[in-house]
Amino acid sequence: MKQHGFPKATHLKSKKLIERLFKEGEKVKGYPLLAVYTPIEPGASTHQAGFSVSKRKFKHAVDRNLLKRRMREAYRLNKHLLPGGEEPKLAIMFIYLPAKAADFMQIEKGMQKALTHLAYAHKKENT
RNA sequence: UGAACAGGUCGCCUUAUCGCUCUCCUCAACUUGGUUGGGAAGAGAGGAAAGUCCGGACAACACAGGGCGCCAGGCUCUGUGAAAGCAGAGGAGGCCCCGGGCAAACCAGGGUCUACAGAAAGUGCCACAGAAAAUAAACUUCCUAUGCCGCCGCUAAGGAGGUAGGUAAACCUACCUUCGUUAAGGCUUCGGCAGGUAAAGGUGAAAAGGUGGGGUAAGCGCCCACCGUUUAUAGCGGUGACGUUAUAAGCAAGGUAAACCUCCUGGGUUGUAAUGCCAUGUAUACCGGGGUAUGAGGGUUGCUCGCCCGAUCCCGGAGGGUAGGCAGCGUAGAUAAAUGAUAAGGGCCCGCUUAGGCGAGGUACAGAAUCCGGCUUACAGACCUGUUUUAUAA
Repeated sequence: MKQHGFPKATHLKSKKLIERLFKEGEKVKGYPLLAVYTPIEPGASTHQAGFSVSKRKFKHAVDRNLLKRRMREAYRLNKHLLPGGEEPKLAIMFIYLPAKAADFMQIEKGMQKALTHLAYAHKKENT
């Protein structure tokens, strides 16, 4: 398996799961991002990730697409920070917070921070 | 060569690394079809993909009929197109410039613009300024013919003409001539009231035709001439919009229909969140209330009448379940939505600079969501064509 791949199966797509995520998910901050996560029901084979940018803060579709692409790229290159192994897999939604577009460096930094925090919190919960 | 305007075309590129979506081929694992993973090849945002404003394709539901509503279009001819629309040539009108004219809602020429049916069916609105913003009326000014009152005078007052002066005119003053009138009544001056007038009021985008003359107490298209203009009828020219001439009746109906509206023409309704299929789960159960073959309820284009079907239906409480996939859907094609990220280099533009060069400089507007054809709007920069114009060089 490719180390940095991001195939379709690891996209967060189920409407039901997303609804549940926003309802009971835990929050971890890594400015300029906010990660909301929750364990998936047992049986899932991978983590699932989704990305969101507010339509109110960015009016044009072009800007939203750019930020989502940058977030996705940052997740793809840094997802090895997440816990692997046998623990239950996670559904994570990354939300872009500020009203101004950030460059890739800032977003990657925030992503690393969020993933590290997330892994630590997740480990603690399980032990 | 520069600038402005109009029309058209294009609207960043290369390499490396790591990735994404689809098609197809291949290998491996599990295997009934197939699923998962690795690898190779190919394809992968726009001129506007946008706004969702029109027209169609496609789909579903309809398709006895009447009425109301809703939407779109609105000068003529020709070409093009499935239509919407677009293009060319014209007609009419608005605005601007220049000339003619004392002037005008005047005439001739040029440029430019027009969602260009109707403002003479009705309603609404028209800031500021202005007396007044549209039926008119009031105010200021003008008049005192007509009616009334008061006052003055009759040695008249006053009107008309002449002369002189201020001052050329208007106007005023003085003088001369002439007209004019005498008390139960008459005349006249001044003032007031009633009355007449919309002509004058310079503001405004717009003020109810213009000029000259007659007429009038003063005025008014009240009357006349010329000019302009509206409607109707007829003739002539033009495929036509329309133009032009004559006659008759007029001189108002200022703007706004991209306010409602009226007229004409066209349009079944709803839009891919349509719609069809598969899978999954179900409760025609329970409690309370109500309606019902004297027709509940449903269907019928947005509403209504009408028409058709027709025995269960509606409201509240408590509770149960689904919300997944495929087709629709495309040699881009998803469904929390691919077409990217990073690094290096190069174009182009900008700024600085001695030529070389330098720079944390700029590189727009903006991302498919069923598909086509239009319209509108946004846009750094580059190129081409045409017109106008200025300067420089040869």
